[in-house]
Amino acid sequence: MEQRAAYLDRLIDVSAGDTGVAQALGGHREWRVRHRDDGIPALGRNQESRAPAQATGYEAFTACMGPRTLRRRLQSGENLYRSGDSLKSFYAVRSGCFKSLIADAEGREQVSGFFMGGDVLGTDGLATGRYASSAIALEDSTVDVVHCTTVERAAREHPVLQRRLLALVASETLKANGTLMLLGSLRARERLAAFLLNLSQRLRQNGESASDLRLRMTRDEIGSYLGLQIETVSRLFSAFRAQGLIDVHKKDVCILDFRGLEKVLRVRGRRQA
Amino acid sequence: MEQRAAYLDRLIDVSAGDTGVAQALGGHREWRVRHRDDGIPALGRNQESRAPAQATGYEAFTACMGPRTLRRRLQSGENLYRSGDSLKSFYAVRSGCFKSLIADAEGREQVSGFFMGGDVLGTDGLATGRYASSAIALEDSTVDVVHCTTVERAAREHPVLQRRLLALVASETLKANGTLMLLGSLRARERLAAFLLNLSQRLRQNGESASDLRLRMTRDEIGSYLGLQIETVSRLFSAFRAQGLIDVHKKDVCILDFRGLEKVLRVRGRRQA
DNA sequence: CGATACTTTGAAGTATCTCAATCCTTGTGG
DNA sequence: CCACAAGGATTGAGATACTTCAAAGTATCG
Repeated sequence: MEQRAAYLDRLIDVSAGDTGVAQALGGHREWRVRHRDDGIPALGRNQESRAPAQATGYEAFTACMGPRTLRRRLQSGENLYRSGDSLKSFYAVRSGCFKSLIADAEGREQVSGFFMGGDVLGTDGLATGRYASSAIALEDSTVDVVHCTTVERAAREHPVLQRRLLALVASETLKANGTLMLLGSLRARERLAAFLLNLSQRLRQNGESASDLRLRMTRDEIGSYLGLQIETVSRLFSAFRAQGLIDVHKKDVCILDFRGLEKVLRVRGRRQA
Repeated sequence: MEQRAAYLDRLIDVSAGDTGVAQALGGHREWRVRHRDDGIPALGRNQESRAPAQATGYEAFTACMGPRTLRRRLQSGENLYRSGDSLKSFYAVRSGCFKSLIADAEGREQVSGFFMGGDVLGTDGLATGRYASSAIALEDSTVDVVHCTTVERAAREHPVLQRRLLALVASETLKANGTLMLLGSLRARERLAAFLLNLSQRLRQNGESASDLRLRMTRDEIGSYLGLQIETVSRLFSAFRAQGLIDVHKKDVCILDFRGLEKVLRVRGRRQA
């Protein structure tokens, strides 16, 4: 499941004329890129499917990486980092899947996100210099490790990278806000529908099937993420199957009716505002 | 309610030796500062009460501001910016109070946060170049306007500022994650208790009373933020009063029993994990 | 002073949780 | 190969926290 490696072949042309933060950050503008010839093998597909407006800033990291990028393999269940560890590196998920956990003062834990190929982990450590969440592999996984001083240096030297970095960090807020919306104003069935559609979309962006998903997380973890009990999640899976929206066998989910799932989101919102 | 102006008199000494991102970002290190003598009047108290570890990065902005900083006044209900507007500036709240609104594809809106003196608004625009949320004044308010090119330039020239900026943007994620925790694993009474305690703490950091709060937002807005109906919020206020935890008269809340409120958070969490 | 917006309280409904039992899958050791 | 344990998933039945609907109270403002 090696993916997104096409970005390794790219380096943003830092000599591009740049004047305003807003313009450059938008990603709406075409970046002038040049081929990178530093010995990094061109793994993976050469897909251009990822929409620029949706870019997570992954490129900003791969662009910083030297020819001998540190790579780390993790087994399922292994911690990539723990909440409270001091920030040393950022991690670009290369293969596999992670969950991030946050905890409150009383020790309650909650899944705050799932990270798959192309996602970047660790940026929340920038706020205080210590990671605010823990990242745990949900299956055997690989990450590219980028030391934060490397990023720091690259960002300082190349304004464009600085912007990409800021965009990346800010996009974490956006993601969190999306989840916030999920928890704050959707009911259980809407949350699960949104979750499945989101997952499907991200897999498609990674060049995988949008309809046949293999869930890497347990029902419990889905429930924690969606603010629901495990039984509720299970019941909803069954209900969706009964309605012909999906097909489920344990962790294998097949989306049969995209329109129907989207309709779950449209029909009957909790608050009418 | 002019506050936090003490920061205007400070400018981070950019010549300070800086080597690692982690160290500098933490805010745990003492910053070498020098007095700024550029004609900015020293308004407000000279309080040093804000804990360094809690710093939101407000200083990073005030430090970028030139002697003739643009200031903007807003009336209650006025939009500071709207979701979709292209990012032009960041805003440091000087006086007053704001709410931020996010909306999903179906048009459902939700309050995603409240911003008071010392908070910075607009950073979520960094992700795409357009604000992802709307900011609306809850009372007559004043903000310092910092054009993003100004910040960009300052960050590029002064590595320390760059870090502070990154820390600020990342801290938005932390805030959102906190809210996420609230919505995902706390029950209604716990959410309101957490909300009140958080508000109290922030007011204290601004040098205001920690026990006598004047809520700037309506029950509806609190409900939207906490993922609750307005009636539930109202009932909980009444319940807290009946228990002697607080005193409420409309928007005036007096916290009578901090220990009791904190106990609401400790006792009986929803999930035992 | 009436209109409007916000708040409070009650009563009934229901979505979701909680408790409990069963089932399935996988791995382990006899 | 089978028995058994352990972790996860499913399903049912009852409890309840929160919503929804409804009505009335109270500020605020032109």
